[in-house]
Amino acid sequence: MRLVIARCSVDYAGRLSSHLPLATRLLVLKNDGSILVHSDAGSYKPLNWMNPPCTIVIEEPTADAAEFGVIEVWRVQQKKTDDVLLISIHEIVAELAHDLGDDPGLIKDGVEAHLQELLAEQLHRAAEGLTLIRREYMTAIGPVDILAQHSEGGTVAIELKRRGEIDGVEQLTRYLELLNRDPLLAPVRGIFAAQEIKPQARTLAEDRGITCVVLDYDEMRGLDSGAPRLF
Amino acid sequence: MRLVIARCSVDYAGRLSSHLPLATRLLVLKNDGSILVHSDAGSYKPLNWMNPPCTIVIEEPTADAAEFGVIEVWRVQQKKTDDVLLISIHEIVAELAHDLGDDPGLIKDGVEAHLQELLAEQLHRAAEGLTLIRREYMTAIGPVDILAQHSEGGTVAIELKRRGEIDGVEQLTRYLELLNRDPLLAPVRGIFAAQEIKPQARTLAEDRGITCVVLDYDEMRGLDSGAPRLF
DNA sequence: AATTAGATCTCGACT
DNA sequence: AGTCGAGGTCTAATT
Repeated sequence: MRLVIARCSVDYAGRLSSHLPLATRLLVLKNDGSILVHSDAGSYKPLNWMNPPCTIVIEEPTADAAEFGVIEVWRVQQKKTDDVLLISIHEIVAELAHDLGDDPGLIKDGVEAHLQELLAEQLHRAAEGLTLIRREYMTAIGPVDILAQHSEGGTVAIELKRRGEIDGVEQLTRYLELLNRDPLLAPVRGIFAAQEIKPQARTLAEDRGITCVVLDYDEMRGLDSGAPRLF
Repeated sequence: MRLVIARCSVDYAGRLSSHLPLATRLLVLKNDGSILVHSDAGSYKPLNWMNPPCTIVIEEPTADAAEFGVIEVWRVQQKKTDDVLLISIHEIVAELAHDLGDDPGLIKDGVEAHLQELLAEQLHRAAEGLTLIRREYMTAIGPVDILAQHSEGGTVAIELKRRGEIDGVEQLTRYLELLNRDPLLAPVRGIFAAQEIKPQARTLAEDRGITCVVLDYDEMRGLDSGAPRLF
């Protein structure tokens, strides 16, 4: 990895065109050839970047550019597409290089898969009288998150999202249409469960007779783990 | 901005929990207090990070941690939520600090808004015989990208995406249902236009009688640019 | 401030 | 290799 702090302007041409006026920025050159252009504020997204695989070629500036103070042009070319990033270096302020080696990678915990697992164990949070048939119940158009038997007859299909938006309701609607053609399952009711449900999604769901349920992840996890976690 | 290359392990607790085992990584400390943890590969997304506003406190390691070789613990605390990032420093390998100053920011060109503008001027690319009624035609459930009059009677609603996927077809379907109830507009045909249309989206669209059109952005921009036209 | 739709989305899983 | 769904999504525009 090579870190360069430089006064530069940047132009990108590819799926869109963009331009960064002259300013002092951090350039991160990773070992796989990729490059990031960061400013001193804003969050983790760079101002500009190039994804691997790509190649960096250092060019002489044109006469015009040299008159504007450009001392080098870095041409970063994507290998698969014709995306290109041109970095016009006016001054290199500081530099630091070091080989980091491979990274063992991130270990995650606590996303939708976990929520699904918890809800399958705590079906009363979706509705009373449910018994699990199975999670990820396969259909021709994809898996239904949770399918359950209702004690008063019929089946319930649950679509689970962390954040419930309109496309989740559309998805559940498609499943319900399909499942209701199966005489072994029909009638199939729908439940749309999420940690947060957007108003538009709720309106559409209820308009179609789908029940909306807001889930409290901490509460569900609390019942599950017994002990509070350190980290 | 402060750049630190360090052997460290990282723990995050917030909307999820995650852990990064001990390895050498780049730590970027921005002026607004935010921090990024990068490895030497992968694209622009950091392995871990904290968004501003947040505060960094340097703590002494616990006795246990010190035995594992931790010399410092950086506690990065989000100010608004209770997200927290703990960086256990084992060794600082290299360091570089520099004040970058404000960034003038990115200038973009060529995203969906521009594509919509171009298509409104070049409706023949969607179908023959169309006259623009208006862009962003408001309905109760949101704006239709382009509404046009057909010379042989009836109306055409165009949904425009950079990448055409299923939810775009669903969106257009909802608009068509609604618009077709308006006797002044009916019959309303749908056109799904995008720079790229996914096979599933195409299948669903055509199944519903919606025409799919793939747009060539460069070609459309070329006609628009002021260069002399052939016809 | 809250909400919504787009993103050079990125990233992982699965076919 | 392509597709699909989720994201600590992020981000900008609009209400």
